[in-house]
Amino acid sequence: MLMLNHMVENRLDATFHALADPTRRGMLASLALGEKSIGELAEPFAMSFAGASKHVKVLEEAGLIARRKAGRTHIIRIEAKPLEEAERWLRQWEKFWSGRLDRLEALLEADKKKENPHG
Amino acid sequence: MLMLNHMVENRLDATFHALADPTRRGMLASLALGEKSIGELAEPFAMSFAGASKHVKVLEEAGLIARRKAGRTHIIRIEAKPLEEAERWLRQWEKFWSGRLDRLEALLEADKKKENPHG
DNA sequence: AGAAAATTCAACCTAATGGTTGACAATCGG
DNA sequence: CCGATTGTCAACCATTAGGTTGAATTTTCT
Repeated sequence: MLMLNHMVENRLDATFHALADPTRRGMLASLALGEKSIGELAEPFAMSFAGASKHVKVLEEAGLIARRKAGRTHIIRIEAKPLEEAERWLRQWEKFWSGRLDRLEALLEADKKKENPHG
Repeated sequence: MLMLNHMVENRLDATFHALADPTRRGMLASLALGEKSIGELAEPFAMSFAGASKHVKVLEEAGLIARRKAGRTHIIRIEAKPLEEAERWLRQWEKFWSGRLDRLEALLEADKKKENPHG
């Protein structure tokens, strides 16, 4: 099947996808300490420059980092708004892991925030 | 030299990967209303049984659902502990999206994670 | 000007994803 | 027993993911 319409239309898709890779989570952790160049981000991972560059691009397309050019180096900073969105989505399930499984409450919550796959 | 923790945090990998797909998030939303069979999970997505079965398997391997057999039907229920873990991971970044970008606080947070013997 | 550095880009590889169909295994209802 | 229902499995297909290398680009240094 041609999956032509598989583009990332959903910010949650992009955010969760970006977070599903330990290298990228590690880069975010590194960026928590301050801005970093691509090379500095690559260094702890024994990975080529180009490889790190791809990971940074994934984070960038998810809106999780922002890039500024200073001479020949690209300086990356964290941009955590999409994380907030993801965290809000996850917090929706608190009643389940806390054991407070009120079905009616779940129903209302799900209706309010349902992602309709048919548009 | 920044030797960040690159250990395999497979649980977060699996959880975030499972959540990165809108069909699977939709299935979780559906399961919030109560237990469902594979067929009932597949139905809103205009997708083959086998396709839905694969998505359920991804959720299962991430520990996000549990399965019980009742005759020929498999009954799926939500199992949200991994979501809690992911939510805790995300909560770590609150200071960033809330604008309270205290670098020292970020550093301490990061140090805590890598169990620095120098405290 | 010319060399080195930081980064991207293009091409390539392999494995994983998301989907299908068709065959098979149970199980339920006549 | 027979046929329909429920689901898995295996094979296949196209696209994406994650990685590499090597060439190209931009900027800095001497």
